[in-house]
Amino acid sequence: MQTANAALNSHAAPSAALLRGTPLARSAPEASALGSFRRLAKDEEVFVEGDRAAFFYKVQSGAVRTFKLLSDGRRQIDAFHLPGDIFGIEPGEEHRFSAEAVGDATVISYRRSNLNAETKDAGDIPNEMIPAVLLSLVRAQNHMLLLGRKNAVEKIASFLLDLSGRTANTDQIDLPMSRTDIADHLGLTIETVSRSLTQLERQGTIELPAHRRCIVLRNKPALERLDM
Amino acid sequence: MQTANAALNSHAAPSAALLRGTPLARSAPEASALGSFRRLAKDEEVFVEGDRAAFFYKVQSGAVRTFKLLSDGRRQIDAFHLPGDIFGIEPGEEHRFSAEAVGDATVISYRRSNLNAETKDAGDIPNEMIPAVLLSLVRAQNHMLLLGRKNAVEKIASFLLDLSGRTANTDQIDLPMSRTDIADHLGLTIETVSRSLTQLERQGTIELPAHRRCIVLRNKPALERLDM
DNA sequence: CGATGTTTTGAAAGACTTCAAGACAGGTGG
DNA sequence: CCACCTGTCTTGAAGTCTTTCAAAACATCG
Repeated sequence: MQTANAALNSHAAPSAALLRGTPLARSAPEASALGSFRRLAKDEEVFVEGDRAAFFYKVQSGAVRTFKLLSDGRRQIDAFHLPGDIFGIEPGEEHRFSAEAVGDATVISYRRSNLNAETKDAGDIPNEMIPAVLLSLVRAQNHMLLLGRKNAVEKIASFLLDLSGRTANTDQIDLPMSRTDIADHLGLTIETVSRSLTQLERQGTIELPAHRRCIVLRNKPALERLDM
Repeated sequence: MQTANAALNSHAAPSAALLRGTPLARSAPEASALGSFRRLAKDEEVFVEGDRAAFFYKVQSGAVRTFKLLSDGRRQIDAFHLPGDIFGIEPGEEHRFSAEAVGDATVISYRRSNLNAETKDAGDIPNEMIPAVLLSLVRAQNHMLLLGRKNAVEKIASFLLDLSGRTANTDQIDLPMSRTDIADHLGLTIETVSRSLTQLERQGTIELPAHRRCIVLRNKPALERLDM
């Protein structure tokens, strides 16, 4: 079970500017000064549910998925973390998720205990990390609505819009993750993801080029109507 | 749209002890010193999505539901808040949920701006409120697994165990909420909730007395096996 | 004891999943 | 440069679970 953290050799405190900005602003990747790099191969573990939460992380390149498993292997990916995103902050001593690289990725790890002790509060979460926690919460709350009350096509539409807003300036999305990952994020099966994408393509809302990891948004208003 | 907040006349700062304790500890209801009371009738609104988040709240008696709606009326109840629970804390200026009393209830409202200014951090969330935010996050994350990957009976089992852990010392649960509320919390329909309860009763895992708002847990280990 | 709102149950329909096969892209080696 | 291999993605058909529509049962309360 213990794996990932052993590979870390971080000993520096993170920059105070780590999480500056508006509550929901993502700090830019280049703003991360101190902390140790870690290069991850596709599907490599960063930490496993139950590990001691000695570090938290910021994605520098690639993408990371955090997820929980049921005993029979069913998986729920609570979030994909893109460059600039922070993940692995825990209220308690242990990680309550597992984290893996979606594709090849690099992350910066920060030793939790190295943060200024006096900035710590009752929750044992330093002030600088609170915006990241709040962002997680907002996303989790929106995602509950998606998981509980949207149908397959609506889930896909919301997902594409979210990803588009977080990554692309254009209407072209380069998916870092597989259909299986998308399915486990949206509470669907891989086949339903595929069929929903096909359906959106047939009605001209999106375009699915030959390269399967790419999706072009052809009719954003139509997607937005599905997202309300 | 604007409604609830107008009825408030709070002007006192909340106790510093408002949120003392371990990160996930719920502060006891009686620990809430300052802040103004508000008595709520069944289904009465506390605030509506989009309202200015001038206050946050602590439940003193009864229960409160917070929820989001899709444009066609589909509802996702993200959480039920029981005595001692805090709700309505927002990262931004607006409430991102609506809140209503499940049955008759009383809450204490705290004016957000009255908190010590110097304790505020980048996220505009005072330190004292962080444990409540963290608790919300943990619950939201667990709930995503439930919504995305559990079947109806498993959802009900998890829900009953959660409620049992939060309210009862006995194996008897007095539900504050209707089947409709449960359905909208678990991403099911009222009929499926009812059928799942019946199924659990038939296999002897729970008991459903004539008083429909009461459920007796007859076989907690069986429920826990469904919850893994 | 009847009126009302809630909950349960039944039957049919629908959405999504499962199982299975086929299509395709990208990489490897000839 | 092409054939083949491999992993991923798509599509089809059948099955399952949940929803929808409808009605009956039940508790609560005046």
